[in-house]
Amino acid sequence: MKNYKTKADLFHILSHPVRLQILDDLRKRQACVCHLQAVTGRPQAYISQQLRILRDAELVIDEKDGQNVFYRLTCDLTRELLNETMGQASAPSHPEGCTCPFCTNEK
Amino acid sequence: MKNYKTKADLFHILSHPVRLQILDDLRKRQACVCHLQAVTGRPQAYISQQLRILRDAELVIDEKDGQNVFYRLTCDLTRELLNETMGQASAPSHPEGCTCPFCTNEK
DNA sequence: TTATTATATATCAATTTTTGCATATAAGCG
DNA sequence: CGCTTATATGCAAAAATTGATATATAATAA
Repeated sequence: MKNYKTKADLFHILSHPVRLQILDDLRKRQACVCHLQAVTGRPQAYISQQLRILRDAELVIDEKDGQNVFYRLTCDLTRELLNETMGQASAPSHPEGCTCPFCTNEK
Repeated sequence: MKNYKTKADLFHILSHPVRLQILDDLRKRQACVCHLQAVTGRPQAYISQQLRILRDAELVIDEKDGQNVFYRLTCDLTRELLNETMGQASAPSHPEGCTCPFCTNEK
């Protein structure tokens, strides 16, 4: 059945620890790549690749602002699935080593 | 983070069309292997393989009854995730070619 | 202004690991 | 024995991961 394939594809996107961590962070607030890099402790290229997958699946949307690119969640379904499995979102994070506007201004 | 891995693993189990179809059917009512075989149109060995994965992940539980083995959903989380993504469950199915008690008695 | 350097992000290529699915076979029950 | 279910094995296809490199914007020096 075609429908199961579509749903399975969605779950497949979610079936990855780092993507899940990225989405978990994004549901708190939009974030740039370097922020997500600091949050996850993964190399930049790796994050960009995961973001591409999320972007292609239309789970996130990107917006350029100066030299940063900010990502945020696209739809509510993702948010609800995260709530269902991981509970409510916590407060925005300020990881060590992130130089994004949010992290520098709020510290 | 260990936690994301655990959640990702759950999503991973769900990220497969046939497993999803099996779970979708099981949320209507418990079912034996031959029933799921008829519902999905897949060979028996294949269904057994997928059921094993679902069993190992503790998403379903099996109970032997004569020469049949009936499977049902273990937990509510699965049910809720299915509701979230695919809507409410429909009425139990009676696929062509299934000779299980439910299908023969109710037809 | 132009040239240069730094920073942020994206893409490409190569390799290893995992998955999907079929076939064959075994085991348990009536 | 016949029927239902489970397991083992093999292999092609797909995905994960890593490293190298490309692009774009901003900052700074000449």
